[in-house]
Amino acid sequence: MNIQNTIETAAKKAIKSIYDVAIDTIEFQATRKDFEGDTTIVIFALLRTIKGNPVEIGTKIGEYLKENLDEITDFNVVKGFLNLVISNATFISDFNTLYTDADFGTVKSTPNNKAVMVEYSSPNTNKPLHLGHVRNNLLGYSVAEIIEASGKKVYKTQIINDRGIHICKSMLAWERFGNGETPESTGLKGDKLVGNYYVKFDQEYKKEIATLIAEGKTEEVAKKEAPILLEAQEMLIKWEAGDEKVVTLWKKMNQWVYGGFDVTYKNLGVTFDKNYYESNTYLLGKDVVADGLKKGVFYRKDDGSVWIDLTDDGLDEKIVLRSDGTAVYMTQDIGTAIERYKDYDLESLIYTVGNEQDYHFKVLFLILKKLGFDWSDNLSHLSYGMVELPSGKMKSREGTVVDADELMVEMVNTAREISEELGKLEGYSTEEKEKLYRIIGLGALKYFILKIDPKKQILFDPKESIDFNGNTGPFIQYTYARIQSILRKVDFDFDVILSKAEVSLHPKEKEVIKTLQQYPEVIQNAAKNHSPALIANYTYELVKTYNSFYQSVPILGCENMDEKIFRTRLSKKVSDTIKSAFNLLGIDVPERM
RNA sequence: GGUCGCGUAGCUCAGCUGGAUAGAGCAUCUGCCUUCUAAGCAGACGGUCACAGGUUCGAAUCCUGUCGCGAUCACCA
Repeated sequence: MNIQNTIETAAKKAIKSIYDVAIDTIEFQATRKDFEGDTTIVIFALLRTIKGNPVEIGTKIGEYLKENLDEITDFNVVKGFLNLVISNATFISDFNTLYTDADFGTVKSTPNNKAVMVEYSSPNTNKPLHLGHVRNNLLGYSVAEIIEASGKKVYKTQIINDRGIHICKSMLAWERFGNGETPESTGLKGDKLVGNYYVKFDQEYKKEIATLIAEGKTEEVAKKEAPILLEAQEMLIKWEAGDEKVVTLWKKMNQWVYGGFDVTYKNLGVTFDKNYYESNTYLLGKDVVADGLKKGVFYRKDDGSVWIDLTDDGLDEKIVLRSDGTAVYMTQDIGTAIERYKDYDLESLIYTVGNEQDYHFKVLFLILKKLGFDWSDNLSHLSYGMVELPSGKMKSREGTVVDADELMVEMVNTAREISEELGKLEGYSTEEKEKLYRIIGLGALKYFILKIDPKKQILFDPKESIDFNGNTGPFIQYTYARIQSILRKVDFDFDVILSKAEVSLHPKEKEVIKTLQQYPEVIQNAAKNHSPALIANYTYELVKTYNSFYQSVPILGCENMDEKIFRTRLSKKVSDTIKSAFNLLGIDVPERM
C-alpha cells in the first residue's frame, strides 16, 4: 500500500471520528515548494460535506494524522491546505522498494489480454520521408512503447499507400525520362530516385498546362486535359486491370522505395510488427461497400457512385466508391480496419495521422459504426499538428521539405562538432565516437519533437539549429552519462539495503525520491493520453531535481559510508529511470559524453 | 459560411480531469570548475494566461460569445 493510500484511509477515519461523516475521496496535491511538507490535502474540497472553518478542520485532521500515523511527523495548515510532513523512514523504505524493482514504473501485460494496435508512418510510396513523417514515426513508435509499458500487448503497424494515381505519376515520368536509371546505377536511395520522378512529372504537367493555356484553353480545362495526366489515369486503370507490364513496373519501383524507407526507418530506430498494403485491402473495402449498399447504409447516385449520408450526424455526404467503380481513400480504410480486427484480437486501434485528417477519421469511425461493427467505438485517431517551416507548409512537389535522411545527418554532424569542441572523449575509438554522435544527435532531434504536446503545431526553422542545452535530449543524456561515470568509479558494494537508522535524508534527496515515485503514474497517464510529451517532461523534471542534488552534496566524497551507499543507490536508480523513460521515447543513452 | 484545433514571458514550450504567490528552457545580465563530467548549478530580469461575460469558496484550467491563427468540408491520398 503506498503512502498516499495510507494517509487517505487514515484521513477518512479522522473525519469519521471527529465529524461523524463519511467522505468518498480525499483530494491530494503536491506541496508547493515554498511550504514545508511532502504532500498536501486540499481541505477546501471537504467543505461541501463538512461545514466550518477550513483552517480549523485542517488542523484537527492534521493533529489526528500526526498522532495516529507513524508516517506523518508534522503538519501545517495554510488557508485550506493541510501540508503533511512524511517521515524519513517512510521515504527510505519506499525508495528501497522501488530500487529493488528492476522494471520500476512499467507493468507487464497478461498473456490473455486483448491487444492494442498502433498504426503509424503509413507513407505514400512515391516520395521520400520528410520531417512531417519523422514526427509521425516518433510519435507512433513512442506511444506504442508507452502503452506496452503500461501493461498492454501492442502491435505496431502501418498501411502502405502503394496504390493510386500518385504512384502512376512517378512510374510514368520514369518510363519517359528515366533512361533505365536504377538506385544501383545512380547511387541514389530508392525512395529519392522515385521521388525525383514524382517531381519531374509535376514539372512536365505544369509545362503542358501552360502550353494548353497558350493554345486558348482555360486553366481548369488545361488541368484536366494535359496529356501526361490522361496517360497517368490510363495507367491506373491498367493497373487495376492487372496489366502485366504496368504491374511489373509498379512492383519494381515500389521495391526501390521500400528499400529506401527501410534505411530511414533503421536510422530513425522505428520498427513495425506487421505491414498492410493498400493494394491488398482496397478490394475488401469494395466488398464491404457492396454489402452496406444492400443493407441500406449507403446509397447509389444516378451516375453509379456510392455515398453515405451523414447529415443527420452533423457531417456531410461522403463518397465511398467512384462512379467508375474504383476505390477511394475511404474504401480502403474501411477494408483495412476490418482486416485488422480479423487478424488480431484487438482491444483498440490507434491511428497516428496528422490533424488535417480529423474529419476523415470522424467519418471513417462513424461509417464502421453504421455498418454494425461494435468495435468501432474503440478506434481512436492520434491526431498531431503539422510541422511547419517559417515559409509555411512543406510541399514535396515544390521541394520545400526538410528531408528526413538529411536532417538526421545534420543532427549527427552538430553533435560531432560540439563533442569535439568539448573534447571529453579521450580513449574512445573512432567507431565509439561516431556511435556516440549518433546517439546524441538523434536524441536531440527526437526529444525536440516528442517533448511538444502532439496536438500542437511545430515550427521548425532550418536556419536555427536544434538546441543541445537546456530542456533538450542531450541535457538529459549528459546527466545519465555523469551518473555512469560515478558508477564506474565505485569501489565498494552498494547492493546493501539500508534502513532508516543508518540514513539521514538531505532535502534534495527527498526531492529526488519524490520525483522517482511519480514515474509509474506518469507512464499510465501518458498511455491514457497517448502523449510521449508527458514522459519527456517528466524526465526533464527528474533530471533537474537530480542535478540540483548532485551539485549540492558529495556522493562518492561522503564521509559517512552509509550515506555514500545510499547516494550511490539513489543515483543508480535515477539513471535507470532516465534510461527506461528515454527508451519509451526511442532515445538511447550514452555511457560517456 | 459550417465543423474541429490552437492562442500562456521577446522566442520555444510546461501547467488545462478547477486549488496556494502561473513554471521551465533559449536570449540578456550576475556568481560558481584545486571536489564525483560546467552539454552543469545558483540567482536576476521578464506575464492583462488573446478579449469579454458566466459557473464556483476558488478559473490559465469548465461554459458562452468575440477576435486572431491553422486545418477541414474533393469521384486527391
